[in-house]
Amino acid sequence: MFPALGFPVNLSPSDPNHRTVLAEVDFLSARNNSSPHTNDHGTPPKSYPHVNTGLQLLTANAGSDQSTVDDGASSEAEDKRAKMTELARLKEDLRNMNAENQKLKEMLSHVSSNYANLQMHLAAVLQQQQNQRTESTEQEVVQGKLAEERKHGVGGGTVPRQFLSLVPSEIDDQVSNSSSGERTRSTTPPSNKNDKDNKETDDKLNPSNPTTDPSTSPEAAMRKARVSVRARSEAPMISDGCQWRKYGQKMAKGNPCPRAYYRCTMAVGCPVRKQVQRCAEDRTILTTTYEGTHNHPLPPAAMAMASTTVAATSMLLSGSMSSADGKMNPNLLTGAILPCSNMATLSASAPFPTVTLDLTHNPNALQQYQLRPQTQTPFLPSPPQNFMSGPTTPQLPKLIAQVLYNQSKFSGLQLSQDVGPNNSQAPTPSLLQPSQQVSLTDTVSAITADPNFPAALTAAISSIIGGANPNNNNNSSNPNVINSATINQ
DNA sequence: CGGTTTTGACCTGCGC
DNA sequence: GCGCAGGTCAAAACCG
Repeated sequence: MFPALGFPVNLSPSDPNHRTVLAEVDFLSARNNSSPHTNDHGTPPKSYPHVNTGLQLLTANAGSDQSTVDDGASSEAEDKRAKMTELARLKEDLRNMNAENQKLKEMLSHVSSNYANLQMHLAAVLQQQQNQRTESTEQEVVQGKLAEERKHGVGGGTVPRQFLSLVPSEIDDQVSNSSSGERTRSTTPPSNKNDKDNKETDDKLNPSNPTTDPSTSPEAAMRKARVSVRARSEAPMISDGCQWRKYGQKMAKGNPCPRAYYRCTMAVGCPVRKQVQRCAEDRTILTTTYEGTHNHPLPPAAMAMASTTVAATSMLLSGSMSSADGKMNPNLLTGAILPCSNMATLSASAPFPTVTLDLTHNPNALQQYQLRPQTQTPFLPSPPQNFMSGPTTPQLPKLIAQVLYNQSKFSGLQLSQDVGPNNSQAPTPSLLQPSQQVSLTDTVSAITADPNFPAALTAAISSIIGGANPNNNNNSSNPNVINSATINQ
């Protein structure tokens, strides 16, 4: 049940959406605990007074002694009738609740699938835009050269061979091929050989092609930019909702623990990979590094990391675009390290720009989580599930998005405001109108200004951290890391 | 039997 | 050019 909503929502703990709803509702609860509750539609919640009165009645009845034995048979019959009517009403209410519960479940799954579709669509649009940008740049270069040669009276047939050999359709092909193989992989079965071949072909075709340079190609950056998550876990690998296949293991220099390489196997050709390695200093800390963007719909449980990776890579992209020379600006990025938190850091150190999320400490959040929901929600799994394994993970991108959003504000990165905590969609290079951005900013500010927001946020994130770090309840190295990371704007 | 893991070989980029 | 380290491949082994 969700007291905050005023009506029960019976999602089974095994339901992938169960914990998500718990955290969401908890957040709403925290936001609204001093005011009348509203449901998702902003309408007043339905209450079921009969349920309470009925339960009280039954309870009272169960606890009653034999004092009523002396009453007459007629009053007993009346009592029975009243109870029967009450029972009937209770049953009716129960039916209503079940129906509503069912509707809510359907809504939830609908929203989840919509979210997945939107995410895919966003990725596609972004890629398309980037391709168009690259294409137009190439065409401008070609036209510029031609114009220049005409101006200098160079004969009509002396176009450099490079351009001669590239009719527009070929330029198109080259542009699309050079987009890091992700497009190729998304439409054709995966072949790393082909990937390699494509890359080689591109390089041979045009060695100076900027789109093949990982440092300048946004697509390449999208693939190369990484999100690293540090979390305490005894398990060999954190479960993040995706299916992975191990394709390699290596001993890395300076670390006695081997590094394992995994590839996403949820869809054929998904380019997402991850590396898992234990920290040399503290082997309970597991570092998982994600790279790439999923090219397929994700289950709710896997949404978190996907969104986070997209968010991070998009931000890194934005950072690279915001620099004058179009290259990644290390100063800008390294300067973007959270001014108010040590939870997330941005590193532009070679070879790949990486966002590192350190979830190895935050005992307060965990304690809050363990105290509050367990007393309120009988359905709450206890202890929390493994890190990233539960459907609570959609909370993570919200948190991270907020962190990234804060970073973008401090670093001057062009990060779309839809990364705010109210929207777990991946951020995009700013596509919104200024007015939209302002309103989103207001929304974000309003939400984060809410005094209950830190508690709700810490509860949500700690539900994620909890499973990964069953032993860190008393690890109080940094008690307010999330609060400071997300609230101080 | 199909999917996953293991593991040695190979490829690539980088610094010297 | 060479060596090193990181990353990937792919055949064999393993497993349910």
